[in-house]
Amino acid sequence: MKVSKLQAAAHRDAMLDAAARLYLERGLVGAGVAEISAEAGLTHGGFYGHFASKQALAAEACTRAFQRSLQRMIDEAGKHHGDLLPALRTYLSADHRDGIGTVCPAPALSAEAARLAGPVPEAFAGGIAGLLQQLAWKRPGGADAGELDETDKQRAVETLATLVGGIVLARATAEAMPALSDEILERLRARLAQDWRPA
Amino acid sequence: MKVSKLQAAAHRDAMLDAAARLYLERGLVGAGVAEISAEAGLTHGGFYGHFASKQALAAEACTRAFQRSLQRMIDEAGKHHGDLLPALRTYLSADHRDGIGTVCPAPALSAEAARLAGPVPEAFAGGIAGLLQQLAWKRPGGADAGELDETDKQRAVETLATLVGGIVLARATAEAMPALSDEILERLRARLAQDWRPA
DNA sequence: TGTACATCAGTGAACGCGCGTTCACTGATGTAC
DNA sequence: TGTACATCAGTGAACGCGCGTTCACTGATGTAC
Repeated sequence: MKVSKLQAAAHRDAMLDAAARLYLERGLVGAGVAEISAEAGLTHGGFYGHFASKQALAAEACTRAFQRSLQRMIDEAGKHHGDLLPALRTYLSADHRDGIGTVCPAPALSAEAARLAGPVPEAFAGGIAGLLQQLAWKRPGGADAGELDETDKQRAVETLATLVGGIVLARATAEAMPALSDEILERLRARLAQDWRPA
Repeated sequence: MKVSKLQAAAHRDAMLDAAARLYLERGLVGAGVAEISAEAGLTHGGFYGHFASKQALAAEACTRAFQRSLQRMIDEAGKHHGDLLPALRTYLSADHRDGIGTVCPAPALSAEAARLAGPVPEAFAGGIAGLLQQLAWKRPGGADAGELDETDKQRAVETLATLVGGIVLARATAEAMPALSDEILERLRARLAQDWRPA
């Protein structure tokens, strides 16, 4: 049956939320259109009224997930006088590894996205560029860069690689070697604490 | 038709090689049993005479791919008086990002493996632990550690996270933002050159 | 060494299943009068 | 404001397809004599 335009927009939004959650949990291939629709409280038949294809949904859902992950970092830095380090420690926490709370698409879905063509890898390139921008504008100690210099850009890339590589490695070892998984996170938190120590 | 035991062993080996290559290219879900069998010059019907399941094949193929990636590092270090840095630079090269030459399973398949249970994540934990061991035993300048100290272990974890995170990020941005992808690799090579500079 | 035959590696058709996508239909919405 | 009706968001069955896995069969291997 038809539904008000406001309701329809809410349905579309619920699909995006469900998609973001399920994709991050199970991968882009692992979560299907029917399951995502059901999670949003709908049947799969109406799907193509909202999205052109599964890939179009995936791209939008990933963009949203990147924005949330980025926003979470900004918010957490805001709570610490602009200091980014606490947010970086949260990123490299056991909770983030275990999928509790806001989860970043970069370590979870980048490898899968890189094998696709079209809107999904576009969304990932944009999301990663956005994260790098945000990291670059923050300086150790809580100050914002007035203008980006080489050091800011270099530190941003090093930090993001450590974050993403760290979560990837910690997740891959979490079940079979939990002590190693914890050790990886702890050592990388220590490294970032050093890299982000005020001069 | 039946085939000699030697031939059968060669077929099994060819299946593992084909599986390793196709999994690294297309992901564990993206490469099917029939396609892998065909790539090895066989039909898919005989598959379960060699492997208990697709996951069993995947676990063995990933273990093999980890060993090859590790061996490649050892070989390249051997060509430079034990210095690991050239091998690390190769790992963070455009060729490795683009899948040319020996490809490491860690950045390509870890996220997918982490969502599974059973032999595949076991293989990944073992593969990652092996890489960390190898990195820890090497010291900047080409010397081997007689006994591992904290610094060796810390540097190993930092380095592997940078390698894996770097390839993941470079691949995710390669199509849509090739300049950024190259910049990521270049900056991380510079970082590792610093971390592995002889004291 | 030669022969007869049990073994078993590999073949190809078939299975059940879940996927992304399509479509005829339903009935509440929202507009034209 | 009230009514008649065109619109269209959502439903659920159906589609073609590829997947992992199974199985009856084939015929070369390799062993027992």
